[in-house]
Amino acid sequence: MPPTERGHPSSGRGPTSAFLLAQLGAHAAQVFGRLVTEVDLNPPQAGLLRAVATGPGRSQQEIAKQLGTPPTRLVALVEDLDQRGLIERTRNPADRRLYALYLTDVGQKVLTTLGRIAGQHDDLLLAALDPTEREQLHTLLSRVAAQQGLTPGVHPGYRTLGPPRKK
Amino acid sequence: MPPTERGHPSSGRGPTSAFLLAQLGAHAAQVFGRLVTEVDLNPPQAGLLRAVATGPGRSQQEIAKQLGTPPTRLVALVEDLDQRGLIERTRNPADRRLYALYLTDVGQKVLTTLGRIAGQHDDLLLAALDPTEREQLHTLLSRVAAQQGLTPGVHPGYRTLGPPRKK
DNA sequence: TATTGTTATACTCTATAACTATA
DNA sequence: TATAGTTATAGAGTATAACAATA
Repeated sequence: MPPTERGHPSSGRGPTSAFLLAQLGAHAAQVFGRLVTEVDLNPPQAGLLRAVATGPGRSQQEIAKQLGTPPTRLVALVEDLDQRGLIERTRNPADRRLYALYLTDVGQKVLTTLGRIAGQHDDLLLAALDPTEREQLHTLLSRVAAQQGLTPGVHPGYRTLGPPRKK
Repeated sequence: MPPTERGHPSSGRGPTSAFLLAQLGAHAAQVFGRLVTEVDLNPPQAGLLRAVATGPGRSQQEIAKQLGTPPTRLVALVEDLDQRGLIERTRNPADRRLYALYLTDVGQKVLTTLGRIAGQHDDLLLAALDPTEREQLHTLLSRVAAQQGLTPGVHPGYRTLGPPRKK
């Protein structure tokens, strides 16, 4: 049996953990996209709702910075959530250029539902693991995420990418 | 201290494992996208190269089916890899509608480099974990991926999604 | 008539730049 | 002149439908 060409966990074949993460991550995102249709949101809208909740009263600029996205991208999202009564934007009287974003009562309810959906998401995805193993996995993933400098609760889908890749 | 609203690994706050998977997965994909620029490929091209390698001589239809993508999407990718001398397509003399795709020698070399890059990718992402923990993580992820029915080596980015989501 | 690969077209998503209104 | 939010525009990516060649 010839030596394997790279150091790998199973010291044999199969995908690397990094590939499994990418694969499972895309899968998880797709499943989540299906689940959130229950509250008639898409993933970016759900993320924005959470961002508003984590720091009520902030401006769109501040939220954009937290999410790592160009502020222009928020405009349509904010407007949509506003029209549907999930968030509220009030002009700051001191500086009338700024909006301050808050969750409405309906928005709060939807956020609670999102929490339940997150639990459902977890159960769907981790059906292969028993409680002890789930705990192990959660610990490992948390540590990896922290070391990689990922902002808790913020999906990299918001993060602006580098220069466009070559054709 | 009030009870938490959903069953969660850490039985307290913080993101679910499913969210961590989505977050880390998107991050991993971004990092991979950066790494493969070394061989002047983008992730879909790298995936196609691997797909061709796993079953040489197949038609574009067959590969499209494996990847779960519309065959039209392969046209541009195949053409690009062909023009750059990484793959070769020969008309099947028995049925001249079909192409049979093969890796060239150059393509083989690039594939080998991709293997090295995959190892590098793993090391970058799992810097937080020691060898034992990496092994644990790999085992857990493999089991979850298998239970979720994910095709080994095929990134869901190829998989055709459902109907477009509501605006 | 059915199938392989191709081309044409449309749509979604997102980034950049130009604009307005306030300061 | 600078900043918050908006609008306009352009580009990447991908899906669907129509097409040509071959069977």
